Amino acid sequence: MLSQTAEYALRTVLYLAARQGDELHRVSEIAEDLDIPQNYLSKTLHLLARAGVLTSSRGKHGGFRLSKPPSKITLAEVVAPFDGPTGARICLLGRVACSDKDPCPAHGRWKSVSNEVSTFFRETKVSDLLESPVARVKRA
Amino acid sequence: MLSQTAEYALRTVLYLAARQGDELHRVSEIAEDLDIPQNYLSKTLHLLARAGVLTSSRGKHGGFRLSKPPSKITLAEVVAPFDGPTGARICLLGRVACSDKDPCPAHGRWKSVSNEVSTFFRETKVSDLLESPVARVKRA
DNA sequence: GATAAACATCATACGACGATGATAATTTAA
DNA sequence: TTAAATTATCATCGTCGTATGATGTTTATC
Repeated sequence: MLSQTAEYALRTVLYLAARQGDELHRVSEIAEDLDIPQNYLSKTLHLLARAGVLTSSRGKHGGFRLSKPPSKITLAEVVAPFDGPTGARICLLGRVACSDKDPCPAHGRWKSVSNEVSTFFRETKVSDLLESPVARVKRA
Repeated sequence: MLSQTAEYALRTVLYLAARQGDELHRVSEIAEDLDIPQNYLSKTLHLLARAGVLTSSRGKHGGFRLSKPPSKITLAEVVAPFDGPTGARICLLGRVACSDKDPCPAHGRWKSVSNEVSTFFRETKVSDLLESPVARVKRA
């Protein structure tokens, strides 16, 4: 469903949100805890910072943190820089013009499903996923 | 949502279903009508035949046709050889073990959305998409 | 300043997907 | 039996996502 990169981004944002202070977290720390390739994550987080989701600090004692509270960050925001507008490409058959007025054969039935997906990403906040009992898992 | 190849497969199946006789249709004809690269479509349809969705005949006057009536073919069947079990990879965060008993942070909220997607592919029949646009959709 | 720690960036590589072109294999029909 | 039409298959290619390693740039501390 999500690209590998978007999944890395989302997992990192949840990781930071669960440690909610304003402290900076090093890429090396995040990469190790979440088992993600460090250099690749570095590039990914840089893009997330450019997108306004994270704030980065360079130099010794640098790192990344959320740029705003988890209740103000939607999943769509986190994922968009990598996967584009998730679920927004409505037409299942790839037609460029596919609308209620000019529908493809799948339009009527697919539309409602597609809408639910995009609504999920657009309306779910990072904070909504924190209440979960098992937010933090350290892997072996 | 679907890979390009899966989309080709689905469009071809709908094309054949709309011309529902038992007549064979040449790849060259389908490729031109649907604007799909011919050689690539050839490989794709071959796989669809191996999957039991189509029947192929070689030689002069050969071609492809559906191997069973459109009401017996689900979208999941058409798409599976290319995209795998659609929507079945439930965990949004890519965890291999993610279940009701051992849920990731997104599990609770993502599960219902994910289920709707996979249900759509599993239960929608090719024939459901033939009764053109805006037929009644029974969803609540 | 000098050094070390951290993010930023560059170059490269690998595989999968999408695509193209050529050739083989099969069947029909003259 | 030969020719033509058609699917089946093979070889190759370009692009993109993912990943690795090395190098640059910034900052804190001594």
